[in-house]
Amino acid sequence: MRRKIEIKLIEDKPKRHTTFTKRRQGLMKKTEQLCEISDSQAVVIAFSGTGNCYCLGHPHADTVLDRYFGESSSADEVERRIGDAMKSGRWVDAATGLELDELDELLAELEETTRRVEALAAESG
Amino acid sequence: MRRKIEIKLIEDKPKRHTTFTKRRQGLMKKTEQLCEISDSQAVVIAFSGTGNCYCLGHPHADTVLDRYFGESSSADEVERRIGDAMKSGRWVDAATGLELDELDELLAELEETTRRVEALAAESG
DNA sequence: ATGGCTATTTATAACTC
DNA sequence: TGAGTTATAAATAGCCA
Repeated sequence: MRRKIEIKLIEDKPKRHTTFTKRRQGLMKKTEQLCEISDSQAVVIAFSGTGNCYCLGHPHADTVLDRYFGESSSADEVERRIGDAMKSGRWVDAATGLELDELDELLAELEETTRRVEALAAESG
Repeated sequence: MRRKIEIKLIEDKPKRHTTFTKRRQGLMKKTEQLCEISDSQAVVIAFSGTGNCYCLGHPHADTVLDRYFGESSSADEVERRIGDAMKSGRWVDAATGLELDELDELLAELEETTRRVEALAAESG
């Protein structure tokens, strides 16, 4: 019944999504098992081709992500992250519902902070 | 030779670490396969019990993480992330090598930004 | 779309070097 | 400690309810 398959894009879309669902479930299960069995922490984030987001972390996704960002720090990395975050609209989305002038003010402050970090990184590099 | 095992903490430390290594490799492989076969994006981050960090993403870890944070935005989330980042020493580590007065100045700016975001979040909430 | 059901493939626990 | 080997457990591709 079952055949060996090659790991390459499944052309048939319904089948592709079924496979995504099954394998994603397997991946999440393996992740939990890894953490429980070996006293470790892990997070998995997966976006389906249709844009849905699935996330699992042990003990919590945020715990592992905070630890990751805490450890991978460097001046360049921080500068890049601030820049990317602003470009990606993360701060703008966050400020949804604010008055427009408040939003402008917030963005100006964040831009200034970015410049400041860039300048300091350049001096120290 | 092989026996069925229960998914609970392996008490023997060397054995535990061996299992961590093998299962982590399997998890990374599965993650890549999932992405290639189903047109999806995923990232796995794992910390061993000894504190080592292992990370894999498709197409890149940063790509998936930026997408994740972009989508999960909210005023509270941003406020929480900024606060956590400062507490975790992410900014301080990033600024290693800077003069002390430059560092103080940078931290003051970041603290001010945090307060500003908190204030705006409170007003809009 | 979901949730089983196997026949098979794949991952891996125990072992060895 | 790290890298194979092998027998067995676990995951899953193709089907079907």
